[in-house]
Amino acid sequence: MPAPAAHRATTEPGLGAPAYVVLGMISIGARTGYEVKQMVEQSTRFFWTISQAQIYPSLRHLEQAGLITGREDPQGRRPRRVFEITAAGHAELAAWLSREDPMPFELRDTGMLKLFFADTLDHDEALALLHAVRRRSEDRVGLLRALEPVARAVEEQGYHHPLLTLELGIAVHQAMVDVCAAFERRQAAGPRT
Amino acid sequence: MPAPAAHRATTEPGLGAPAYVVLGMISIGARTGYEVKQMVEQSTRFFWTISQAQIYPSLRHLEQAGLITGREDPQGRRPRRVFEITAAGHAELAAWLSREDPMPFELRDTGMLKLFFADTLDHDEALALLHAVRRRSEDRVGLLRALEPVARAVEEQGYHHPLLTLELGIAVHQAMVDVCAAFERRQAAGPRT
DNA sequence: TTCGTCATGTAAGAAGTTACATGATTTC
DNA sequence: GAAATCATGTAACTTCTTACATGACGAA
Repeated sequence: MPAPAAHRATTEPGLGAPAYVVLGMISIGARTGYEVKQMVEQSTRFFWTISQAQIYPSLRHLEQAGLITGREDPQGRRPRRVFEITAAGHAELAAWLSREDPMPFELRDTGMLKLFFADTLDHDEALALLHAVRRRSEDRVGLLRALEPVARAVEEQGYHHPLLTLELGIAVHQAMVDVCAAFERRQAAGPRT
Repeated sequence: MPAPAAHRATTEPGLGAPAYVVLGMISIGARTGYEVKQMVEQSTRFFWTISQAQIYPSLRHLEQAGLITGREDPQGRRPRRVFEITAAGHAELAAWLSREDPMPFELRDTGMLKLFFADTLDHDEALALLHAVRRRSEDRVGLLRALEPVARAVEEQGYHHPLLTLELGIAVHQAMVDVCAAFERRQAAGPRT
């Protein structure tokens, strides 16, 4: 066991959230970096993205920390590393999930940003923008609803929370649709003041 | 006028969204970099943050582009630059607001991320996490509701859209509260399956 | 005279993305 | 035999934040 490096204290306080995404995906069955990326694209992408370039370094880091174990498992002549979560990995994931820390909610929405400044536009242009923002959320609701069957199938397997996060996404965008629609009616009705 | 640089074509297609935040804030009355930052903290912060370090370089850039004009206006011996939007600036802002481009909606939510993996937890721990996420959105709803009087006052001044974006934020978090509460009831009732 | 606010500025670094590079295997 | 998918890797870059630095002014 290596001697503890006292000066490293500040870099130690747990992994970053991206590493927990990778750890979590391995814990629910992703075996390769490629599969981690695929699962992210199908699920957490709507509230947490990571790029492929982050995944492979992250896997190495998690393995060095003893939270996952990898072994070579080439398919024919194509190289491949398959990973499994370790007991320490499960413990670390559970600790993170149960830890009562801030859980930042970060939103960066160009649509809302544009709407905020829409009073500088003509009435018609502002209405068009509002309509575009509503449509965007409607499209997103449609996209997410299309994923519901998959999430329900996953639920049958005993994983209930992916469906919950999907419903959260749907509800969030539906709420935006509703507020936009109400405001559109008001604006279309009374262009004055 | 400088000779056009052909190789710069890729860096030219409009300002980034952060620059439009600054331009927009100037257009609705912010006069100094300091005031831009303050207004962002009171309003767009919930769907678009920028740090102070971005603002001053951005102001210089907008001025060079002729979208705002600045003049020295020291208060006593304290240096200060006050800015105003130009006709070109108004045109550029309006063009951006009306431009039909993608309007990315980016969400990065640690709460939803944790929930996604909550099936790896015990029933009680998962419930506690769910409860924590609900509380977080309830707090956010409370915080945003406290801003409503300000937004209503602003509306009296003829700026209707800041209130709209505030209502959007409230609705989004209220939707999350509702979905969490419904799921909590289901989970608390039937711990089985 | 001390604290909070007004006001500007930047250097250093963290974090994350894009884009490229490589090549095997499977499917059409 | 072409195209899509599987699979890994990384260099370069952009973007943004943190933290520091400076100092005047106003109120207590």
